[in-house]
Amino acid sequence: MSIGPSITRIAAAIGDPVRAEMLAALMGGRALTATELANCAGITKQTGSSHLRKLLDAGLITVRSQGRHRYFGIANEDVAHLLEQMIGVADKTARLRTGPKEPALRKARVCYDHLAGEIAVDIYDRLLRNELICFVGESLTLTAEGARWMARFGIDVERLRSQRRALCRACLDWSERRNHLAGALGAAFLERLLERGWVRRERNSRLITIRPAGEIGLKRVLGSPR
Amino acid sequence: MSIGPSITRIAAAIGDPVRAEMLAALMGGRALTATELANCAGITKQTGSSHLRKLLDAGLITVRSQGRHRYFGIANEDVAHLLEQMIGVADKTARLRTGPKEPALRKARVCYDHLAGEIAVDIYDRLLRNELICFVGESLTLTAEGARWMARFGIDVERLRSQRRALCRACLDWSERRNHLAGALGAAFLERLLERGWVRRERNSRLITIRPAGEIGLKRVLGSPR
DNA sequence: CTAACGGTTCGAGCCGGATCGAACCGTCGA
DNA sequence: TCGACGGTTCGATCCGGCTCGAACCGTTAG
Repeated sequence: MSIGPSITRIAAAIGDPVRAEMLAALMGGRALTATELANCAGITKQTGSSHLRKLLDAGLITVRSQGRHRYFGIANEDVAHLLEQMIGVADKTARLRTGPKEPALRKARVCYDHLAGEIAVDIYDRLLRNELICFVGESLTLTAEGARWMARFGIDVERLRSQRRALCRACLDWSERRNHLAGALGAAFLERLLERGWVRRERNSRLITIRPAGEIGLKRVLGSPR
Repeated sequence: MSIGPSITRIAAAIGDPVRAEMLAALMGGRALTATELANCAGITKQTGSSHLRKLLDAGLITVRSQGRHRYFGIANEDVAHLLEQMIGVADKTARLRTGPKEPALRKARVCYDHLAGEIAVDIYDRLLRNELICFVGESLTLTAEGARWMARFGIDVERLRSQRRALCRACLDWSERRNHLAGALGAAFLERLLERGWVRRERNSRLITIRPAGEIGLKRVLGSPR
C-alpha cells in the first residue's frame, strides 16, 4: 500500500556513484555509447553494461541501437528535471560544508536538451517582459508576437507544435531558483543558439560558454537583461 | 569537478527501502518519533536510529528534541518537492507494468504541509480563475482581492507575509501533472480546511478525505470546478 | 531513589551487489 | 572469409552496509 518501494526503485538506481556519474554525463544532452559511459565513470565495460541495464530497468534512460553501437540517453524531460532538482537539494545541503563550486556551471549549462543557469533565467525574463511568452492560467504559452519572433530567429514553430511534446514549459533552475524555458521550444532555442555560434558547448561536459557574438546578439534581439 | 558525487549522496540516502519508507511516512507532514518511524518501517529501533542519522547527514530531515522524544520531519519544501517528483517518475515508469494504484491518493493527499491531488489542482484553478492569485512575471502572488478573501476564510495573511518562507508557490502535482498551491499560504489553507472540518486526514497516512461539508463549502466560496 | 522508557552506540554476522576476467555474440571493414 | 571492435553474459571474488543483540545514557513517572 505504501509508496516507499516505488521511490526506492528510482532512488537506488540513481544512488550508486558509477550510475550517478553516467547520468551526469548524459545530462549534457548528447547520446553516448556504452564504452564512453564506462570510461567516463572509470570502470570496465562489463561493469558498465550491468549498470546501464539497471538504469534501463528503472526507466531512467533509453537506448537506440545503431550498427554495432548503442547510444544511451536520458529517458525524458521528467527524469532530467528530477536530476536537476536533486542537484539543487544536494548543492544546498552541501554548501554548508564545502562552499560553492563550479561557478561556471551556474552561469550556463545544458539541462538535458535546453539551456539552464543564469543566462537561461535572464533570457526567460526578457521573453516574458517583451510578451513573447506569457502565462495563460497556469500554463506557459507562446504569444502570436512570440511566434513571429521565433520565426525571425530561425525556429520553425509549426513543426514544433506538431510534436507530441509540450511546446513551452517553465523549468525551475536549481542554481538560480527561478524559471527558465524548457519544452520543445526550449530545446529548439538552444539548438539555434549553437547553430548561430552564439554559444558553444564544452566537450564532455554540461558547460556552455557564451561567445561575444552571443552577448551582442542576445542584447540586440531581446534588449538588455534586468 | 563532476556533479556525480553530490547527487549520489542524496539518492543513496533515499534509495534504501527502510529510509524510503520513513520519508514516505514523514511526507504525511506530521513529525514522528524515532520509534514510530522504526515501527512503520518494520525494523528495530537500533537500526532505525542508524538510518535516521544517515538521513540527517544527507540533510533530508530535521530533528527537534522534546523531553525524551526526538521528533523527525522533512527538512524543507525542496526535499518534499523532490520526493513528490520522484514518486511521479516512479509512477510513470511503473504504470506500464503494474497499473495504477492508490486512486484515493490521486484524489487528495498531503504533500509535506499542503494539499495535493485532484482536489488541490481544482482549488488552484478556481483561485486563479477568480483572480485571487495570479502570476506576476514568473512568480505566483496573492492579489489584493485574494488577500481579503483569505482573511474572510480565516487566514492571517499578514502573519504569513512576515515569515521568511515564500507566501505563494506553484507546486507541480505528480498525479495531475498540473500546478497546485504551496508555500506558506498553501500550508495555512490546508490547516484551515482541517480546522473547519471540511477535510480530514487519515491516521498514519498521506491520505486526505473530503467531507460533505467541504464539498459544499468549497463550491460556495470558490464556485464549481471547471 | 528507582524503575520504565525513548534513544544511541558498539560489535559481530550476514547478504546483496559491485567488480573484473574470460568467453561469447553481432556488426563492420578489408 | 577473417580479424577487429562494440557490447553482453557468466562466474568468482570481495566489500560495504544493513541488521540486530547487548550495553549504555538521559528523561520522566511514581
